[in-house]
Amino acid sequence: MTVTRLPRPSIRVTADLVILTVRSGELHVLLIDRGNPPYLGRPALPGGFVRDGETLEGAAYRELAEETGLLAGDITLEQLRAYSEPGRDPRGRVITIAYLALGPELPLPVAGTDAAAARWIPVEQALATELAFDHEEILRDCLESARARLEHTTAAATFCKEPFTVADLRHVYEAVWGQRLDPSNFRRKVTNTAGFIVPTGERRFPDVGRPAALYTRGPATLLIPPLLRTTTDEP
Amino acid sequence: MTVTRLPRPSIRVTADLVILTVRSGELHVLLIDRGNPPYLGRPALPGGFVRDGETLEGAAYRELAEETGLLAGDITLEQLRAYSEPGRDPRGRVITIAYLALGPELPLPVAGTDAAAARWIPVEQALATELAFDHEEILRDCLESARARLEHTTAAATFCKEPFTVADLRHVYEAVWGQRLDPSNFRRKVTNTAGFIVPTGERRFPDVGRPAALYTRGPATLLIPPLLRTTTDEP
DNA sequence: AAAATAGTGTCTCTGAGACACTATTAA
DNA sequence: TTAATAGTGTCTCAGAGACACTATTTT
Repeated sequence: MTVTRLPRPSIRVTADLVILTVRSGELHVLLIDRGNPPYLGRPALPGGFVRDGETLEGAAYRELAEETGLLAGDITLEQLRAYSEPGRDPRGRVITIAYLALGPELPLPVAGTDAAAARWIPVEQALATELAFDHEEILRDCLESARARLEHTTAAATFCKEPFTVADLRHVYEAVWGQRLDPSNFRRKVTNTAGFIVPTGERRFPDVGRPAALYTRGPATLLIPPLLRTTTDEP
Repeated sequence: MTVTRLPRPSIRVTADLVILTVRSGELHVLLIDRGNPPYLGRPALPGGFVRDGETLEGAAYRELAEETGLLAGDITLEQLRAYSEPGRDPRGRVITIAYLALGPELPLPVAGTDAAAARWIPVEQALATELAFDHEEILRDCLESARARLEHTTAAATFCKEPFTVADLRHVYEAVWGQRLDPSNFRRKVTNTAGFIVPTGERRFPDVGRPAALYTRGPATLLIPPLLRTTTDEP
């Protein structure tokens, strides 16, 4: 037997992005308005087809740069999962792999090739909107993944523009989890976790009130023991 | 503007399976010997191309049935992640989505279409072998995922043929984690976690020693609080 | 009785939650 | 001084690890 040839390829693959940030204490997601059919004009997650010779990660970072101008060094994308329902794209068979990014207050989005408009939308509002394709499901899955990630990793700090205060970091948790945290227990937790945050020695002076110590992200990536939400079940 | 047509599809997609089980106290993975080029005769993970009109999950369960005779009701497959390096398959552009399954002592594997031989291999041995494609990387990722899953879910019980004893369940943790656990603390943990295991009222009589109470899997899927390994970091 | 395995009790230490209290700034 | 925000201290409780001890079976 000689070299086996593959049957003619029949599936297209996209990498779609769920880019989350916290703005004014509220969790936002980057959405575009679709500039082409199908779902012309509908809000959707940014993303696009994987090209020949390109990895999924490569495609995801390329889309990220096109939509936001952010480069791979600025932010980390994490693969979430694949969506493969045969009817999910009316143009034909398309499988999508979703990528999750968590960022600090990001530069204003740049309208990309396929995007009539790219903008930050509060996630609650985005979930109440009719999104293109199955993007609502993708967004929900990524949200839950992001929430879980805060429990076990130091990812919350990537939401903060450096330098940041302990309260800034706490506000991230509160925005992502939609839950108030005890300031004093939160401080104890993050300051006792080696490598989570490192003090700069500087302070930030608010309009009123005691100034707060400033920190930068530390080298730790895992939170051991975890910092758990109180109320959640995920199956 | 009318309906946009997609450029000609250029990517093939496979669903590959990492099926784990515990046999004689050791973690095993199901491998096949490839019956076709490339990598003819090399051990590999079972898997195959996704067909038209089929979801990834559908393809994964179809492959599972072909290799082991197990049906969707018998075992749960969980999507892990996608592998997309352009050069990973010499036949052309192939993206693979890996699925993880945890099962009790499974029926002897059935040699499938593409498989010259399917058999259980201890994972340590499998990792020391030259596997086809990038299957070693996939196997390592799935292993770490399985280990982490035991910490936060009741998945370990799916490794046990019902009914099982507390010691049986502990042996699963010990095999998957490669780590001894204190029998008495382990018992306290699993019996105090509501819905993890439910007593049948029956007992099993070993060749020698006190008989052990028998249990079946309970309705809980999450372990709250988690049952953590002592020594592990995962980035 | 001895060997073997199952199962209980208990001590200690860590860390989370609740929350009272102190500190430092601007107005 | 007051308002506002940052930060500390402390009490209690849940749960993990260590490990001594008891229970029930076969030989």
